Amino acid sequence: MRENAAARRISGRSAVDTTAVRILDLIRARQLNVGDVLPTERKLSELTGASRNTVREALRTIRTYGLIEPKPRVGAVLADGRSIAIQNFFAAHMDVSRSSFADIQGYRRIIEVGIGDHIVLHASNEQIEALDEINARIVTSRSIEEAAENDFNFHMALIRLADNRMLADMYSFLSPVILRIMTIGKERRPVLADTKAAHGQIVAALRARDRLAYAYLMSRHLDFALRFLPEEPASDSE
Amino acid sequence: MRENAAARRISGRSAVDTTAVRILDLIRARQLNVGDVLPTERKLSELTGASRNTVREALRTIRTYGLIEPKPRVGAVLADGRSIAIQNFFAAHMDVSRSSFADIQGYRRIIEVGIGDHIVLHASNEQIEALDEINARIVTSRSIEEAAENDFNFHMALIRLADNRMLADMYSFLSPVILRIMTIGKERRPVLADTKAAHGQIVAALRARDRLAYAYLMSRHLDFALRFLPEEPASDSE
DNA sequence: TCCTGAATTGTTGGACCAACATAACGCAGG
DNA sequence: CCTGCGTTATGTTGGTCCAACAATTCAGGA
Repeated sequence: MRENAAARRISGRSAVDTTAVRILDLIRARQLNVGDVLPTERKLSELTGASRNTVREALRTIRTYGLIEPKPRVGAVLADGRSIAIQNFFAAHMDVSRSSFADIQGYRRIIEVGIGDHIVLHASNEQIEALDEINARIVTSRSIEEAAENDFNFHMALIRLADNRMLADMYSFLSPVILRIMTIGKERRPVLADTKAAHGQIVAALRARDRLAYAYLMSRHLDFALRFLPEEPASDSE
Repeated sequence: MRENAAARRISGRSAVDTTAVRILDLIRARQLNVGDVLPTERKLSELTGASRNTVREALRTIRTYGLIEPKPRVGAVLADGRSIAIQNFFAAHMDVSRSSFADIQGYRRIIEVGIGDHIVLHASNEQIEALDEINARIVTSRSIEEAAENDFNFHMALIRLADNRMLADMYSFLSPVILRIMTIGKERRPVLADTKAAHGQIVAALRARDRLAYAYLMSRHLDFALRFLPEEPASDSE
C-alpha cells in the first residue's frame, strides 16, 4: 500500500485518477462494449489495489463522462450516455441566458439552413414524409405550449436528418430556450396554420430535392419568427 | 440523517446528485468567480446534510467538469479548467465512438459555411483585411501546436464576424477539441503553406463579396482537413 | 529564520441499508 | 412417493455514512 502511494507520487496523479485510468484500460483490454458490465466495485477494489471509496470516486468520474451507468445487483454497465453528458457539460459551462433571442434565432438560422444540403442529398423519401406527419400535428394543438412543442418537434426532426450527433445534442440542450422563444412568438401571433404552411413548403422543397428553395424558405421562415420577438434577452427559463 | 436520505430517494435523485446541485447553487448564489474558494468539505457536509464522502463524490463530479480544482489546506478553488475537462471528455469518448471527429468537422462545416452570407453582407473591409493578417501568422509557426493555434485563430476570427454570441460561445467551448483535431491533422500532413493559401482564397472571396465562392472554398477547405484525420483518432497522448 | 501545530484534502477500512436475484424450503396436488 | 408452485431465507451489489490516519500547507510563535 505504501509503495502504491509512492508510485502514485511518481506518476504525478492521485490514486483516484490512476484508478480511473486503470478502469478505462480494463474496459479497453477486455474489449467491453455498450451493455457489458464492469466488475463490481469490490472486485475493482481488489484489482486496482485501491479502496472501495477510491474506486467509487474513479467510477464517478467515468460516470460523469457518460461511459457507465451503475446498476445495483449487477455492477456498472457500459453505457452510451454521450448525449446526456454533453448536455451536462454545456449546462455547467455555458450561460445561455446571456444570449439574446436574436442570437439564438440567428444561430438556428445558420444551422437549419446549413443542414439543407445534407438532407437533400441523404434523406430518404420516407424520412421526408415523416416530417409532413409531424408538421400536421401543429394545427391540432390545444394550447400555445403544445403548439410550441409541436413546432419544436418539427425542427428537431429536421435536425436529426442532418445525421450529426453533436448537432442534435446541442439542439436538445437549447430546447428549453427555443421552446420559450416559440411560445412567446405564438402568444404574439397565434396563427398555427401559417406555421404549418411554411413548414409544408419547406418539406415540399426537400421532397423536390431543391436545396435553393429549402434555403430560401427556411431562412424566410426563421426571419419571420424573429420579427415577432421582443428585444429582451432570454432571462430565467424554467 | 436517515429521513434526509429518504427524502432524497423520493426526489428521484441520488444524494450525490442533489449535493452536487446544491454546491453548484451555492456557487451561483454567492456569485463566486474563478479564484474564489469553496467552503471545506466538512463545511459543505454540514451545509448540505450529506456525509463527507457524499460531498466528495459530488465535488468529484464538479471537478470533472473542470469547474473546481481542489487545493489542500484551503479548499476547492473555482477554476477555469474548461479546456482540459472537455479534452478529457472527448478523449474518454473517442475510444468508444470514432465518429466524434467527423461529427465535429461536420458541425464546423455547417457553421462556417453558413456564416458566409452574414459576413459578406455586414463585415467591413478592415475586418476582412484583419483576417489576412491573422492568416499570415500561420507560416511563421515554430511548432505544430502553434500552427494549430494560429489556424484556429483564423477560423475563430471568422466566427466572430458572424456577430453572434451563442455561436462564439459554442466555438470557444469546442475550441480544445477543434485544436486537437487540427494538431492531429497537421502532424499527418504538415504543409502550412497550403493551409494559408486556402485561407487566403477564402478571404479573397469575402473581399469580393462573393458568397458562392466563399461557400465553395470553405466547404472544400474543411472537407480537405477531414480527409487527413485518422480512422481511429486520439490514440493515447501524454 | 526555523519550527511546531493546526487545518484540510487524500485515502483507507469498515459498517449498515435498500433493492433485488437466486437458492432453499415447504406445501398442496397428483 | 413425487412433482410443481409459491414463499421465504440468503447473498450480492450499489449507496451512504463514519472514523481514522497520512500528507500537505500555512499561520504564528520561539
